Amino acid sequence: MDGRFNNPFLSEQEDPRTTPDHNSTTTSTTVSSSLSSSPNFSARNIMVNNNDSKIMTSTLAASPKKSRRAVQKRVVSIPIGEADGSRLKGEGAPPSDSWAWRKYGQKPIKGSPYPRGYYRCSSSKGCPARKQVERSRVDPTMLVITYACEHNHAWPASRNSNNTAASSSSPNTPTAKTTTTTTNTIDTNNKFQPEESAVFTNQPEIEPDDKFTDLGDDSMITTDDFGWFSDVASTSPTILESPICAGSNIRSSNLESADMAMIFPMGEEDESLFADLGELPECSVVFRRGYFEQEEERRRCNLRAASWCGSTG
DNA sequence: CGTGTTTGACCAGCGC
DNA sequence: GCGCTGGTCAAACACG
Repeated sequence: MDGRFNNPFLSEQEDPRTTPDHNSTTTSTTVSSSLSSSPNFSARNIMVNNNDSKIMTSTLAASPKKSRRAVQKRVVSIPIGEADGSRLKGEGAPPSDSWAWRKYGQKPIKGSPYPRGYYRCSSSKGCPARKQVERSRVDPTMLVITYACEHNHAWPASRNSNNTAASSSSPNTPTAKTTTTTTNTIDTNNKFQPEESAVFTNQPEIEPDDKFTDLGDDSMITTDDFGWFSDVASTSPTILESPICAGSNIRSSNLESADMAMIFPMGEEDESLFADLGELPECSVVFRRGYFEQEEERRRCNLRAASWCGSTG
């Protein structure tokens, strides 16, 4: 499948086993900004090409008991902003979300040179929300975040975003300390959530049975249809950064993207995550093969972004 | 002291 | 039926 290089960031919600990234089959529907106007996009596999990062929703409908694979998953590919060198946290900080995630496991994945981190929502004890974070095997510069299950609680405003969500949503104010997912998730939520949501709002009603059939959790089956998007949206800072890094998808919103980058000087989390997820140079080499060009471009963009940030603050 | 991360072990599902 | 791999749990450790 040569398409892999066409859609290097594609994320297969399916098991790596089933769909070895080697094939990188893009079974998902790529939806660009036009998504909002796309009346017919696959509800099963929603891939929002947010400039660079892809947010893909997939529903592996199956018996809830059948398999874990059958669990609905939302796969999000996010560029990591190769501008490393600053593994600030270097810890196991997952990409900033509006939620507080607690890592409960990490495992090397067959076929993937990078380990996969398992995170669980720590904002609420009973929250079934989970997410798996791993570096894309196709493109090490991309982070593949797989969201599973929805949060059954309101935003943990304080946890990560000191300013943000706090102001926007009723803070549950978890007594927990604000450590883990730190950061500038900030305006992200305020700014993009609605935006992104809007995008989906425009989407035709997704057949419930098609998408949330096996969810089992009523919590997910509700207006929260895209509640998961909040997660995604929260990660948007990174996503937003993507265009800048990718440059390839930058269209007319070049400035906008750049602007976003300024607003969200992210990348840190990603990088920290990076640190969290070990990396095997081996694969890097292999993967980069096809990406060399893009990478260069990204780097250039990174520099640009850096300049932007630098000039502004 | 509380929370989060790390790591190894165990369990379950899937493919052969 | 067996083996493999992914996913989760639990204990220990580290940090704030």
